[in-house]
This record gives sequence, structure tokens and C-alpha cells, in this order.
Amino acid sequence: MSEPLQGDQLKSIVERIERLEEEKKTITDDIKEVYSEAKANGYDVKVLRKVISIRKRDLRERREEEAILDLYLQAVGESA
Amino acid sequence: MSEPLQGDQLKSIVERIERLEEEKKTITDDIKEVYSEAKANGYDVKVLRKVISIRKRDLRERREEEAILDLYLQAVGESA
Amino acid sequence: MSEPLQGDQLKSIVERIERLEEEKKTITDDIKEVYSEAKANGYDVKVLRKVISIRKRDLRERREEEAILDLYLQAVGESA
Amino acid sequence: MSEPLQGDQLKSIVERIERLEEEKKTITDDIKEVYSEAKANGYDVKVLRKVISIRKRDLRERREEEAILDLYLQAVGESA
DNA sequence: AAGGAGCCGTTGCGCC
DNA sequence: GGCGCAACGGCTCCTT
Repeated sequence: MSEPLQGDQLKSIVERIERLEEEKKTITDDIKEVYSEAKANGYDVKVLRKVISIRKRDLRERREEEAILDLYLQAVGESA
Repeated sequence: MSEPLQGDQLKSIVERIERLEEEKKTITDDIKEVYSEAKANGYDVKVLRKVISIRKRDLRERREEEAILDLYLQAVGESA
Repeated sequence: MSEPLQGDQLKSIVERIERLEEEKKTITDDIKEVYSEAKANGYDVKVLRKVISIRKRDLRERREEEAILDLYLQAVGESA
Repeated sequence: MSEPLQGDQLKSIVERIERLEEEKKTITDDIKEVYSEAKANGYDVKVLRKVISIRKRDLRERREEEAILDLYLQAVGESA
């Protein structure tokens, strides 16, 4: 009798994923909405996107530097 | 005195977007998590992804067909 | 009589692309080779890759900053 | 006095890799260029890509089959 | 309509 | 040999 249960499990997995993807889409749309509002208020969307992306990049870069520092430390025989 | 307000507005916009992007990332991670669990339960992730994508495609096609049907109905003088 | 010519043209396109992809693969293999040599000489490949990627990122970041500067200049009415 | 030499060696490695990656990028761009031209001549790029990928797949499969055949031949005592 | 940017899915690579 | 990660290519949407 495990078959039907497996079927249920699969169904559950698919539904969970689809539900999450819907939520994700909602957020994506929200983001677009914010850009739209910004544009309506006279902001240059292109610049705005650039600002966001650079801030994100900076954050990433900081993490990157930590990561390589860890690697160097390991390379000289220290635990991270 | 509108400058500082604009500054605040810009800051608010950036923060709203960054907050939304964080939420989006959380959901993306949740989705990965579900796939991981599925894999741990013996499901083939690649196939699973295919299933999801086909279902998405089907849904989209169904909506397109409805849209076309609506157009036809309107064309013959019926309200949608 | 344009049909055969078109066939030739298509053939030419496909061959050019396939040739270029072969060259690309050769280079990819060359890169792997360099990493292999480096490893044989005692270098930590993981660290090496990190170094390369950070240098690339830095270069990109510099260009990014120039790009946003240009955007700002445009935003205040100056030509880039 | 091996330190500076090692430094030079590392520098050389990094430069070789970066040089190769530039060449790789050039080729990637060339490929894009060919697709662009094809498009300008009325070809459907998406279909074209499909053609290329199928040919690549076929080539690969043929080689795999030869490899298997070789194994069989060896198994029965023949040299490849 | 064309080009570019961002997102997603696939493939290949290195590690365990 | 399997797993996870990172790079690459392809697709879609948006702007010009």
C-alpha cells in the first residue's frame, strides 16, 4: 500500500514547490511595482537599479574577501 | 527643504527593494530545500523539475487559449 | 536558383560556429592545463582560482563605477 | 632567493590564465557575431542553436559508440 | 523591432 | 562514484 502514499508525497512536493514559486512571483511583481512608483516620482530607474546592484556587489565582495582570507589562513596551516 | 525628504524617499525605495529581494532569496532557498528533501526521499530532481516546468507551461497555454477564446467571443459581439 | 545558395549559406554558418566552438574548447583545455601545472608546482588551485576571480571582479567593479558615474553625469544633464 | 622566483612564477601563471580567458571571450563574442549575422540573413537563431546542439550530441554519441565497440573488440582479444 | 539586462536551468569540475 | 558548487549558455522581459 505504499504506492498511493508515494503518490501523495509526490503531489505534496509538487504543490509545495508551486506554491513557493507563486509567492516568489508575487515578490518579483512587488519589486517591479516599487521601481514603477520610483519612476513615477521622477527617479531614473536605470540609475536606481545600478545603485542596488552595486550595493549588492559590495556586500558580496566583502564576503568574498573573508572567504579568501580563510583560504589563506588554511593554506598556512591555520584552521579557519 | 525638499532635498532631505527626497533623500529619505530614495533611501526608503532602496530599502524596500532590498528587503523584497531578501524575501525573494529566502523563498528561492526554500525551494531548493524542498528539492533537497525530495532527493533525500529518492526522487529524481531533474525529472521533478521537468514535471514542474511542464505543468507551468500547460497552465500558461491554457490561459492563452482562454484569452484567444475571449477574443473570439468579443469579436462576435459577446462580452467576455 | 537561390535555394542551393541558401543551403550553402546555412552550411557555412553551421561550420563557422562549430569551428569556433572547437577553438573555444581548445582554450578551455589549455586553461585546465595551466591549473594542472600550477598544482604540480605546489600551488593551491582553489586559492589560485579565487585570486583570478577576485581580479576579474575588481576589474568589473572598476568598470561598474565608471558606468554609474556616466549615468549620474547623464542624470544631471551632461553628456557622457 | 627562491621567493622572488616563486613570485614570478605565480605572476606568470595568473597572466597566462588571464590571457587565455581573454582569448576565450573573444571567441565567445565571435560566435555571438555569427548568430547575429545569421539572424540578419533571416535565419531563426533559436532553431539554429538547436541544430548545432543536436549535431554536437550526435557526434558525441557516435564517439561513445566507437568507444564501446573498442571495448568489445578488446574484450575478445583484438587490438583497437 | 532590436539590443541589452536579469533570471533560470543545464552542464561540467572538483571534492569527498 | 555521488554530491555540491560554480561557470556557461539560453530564455524572457524591458527599454530604446
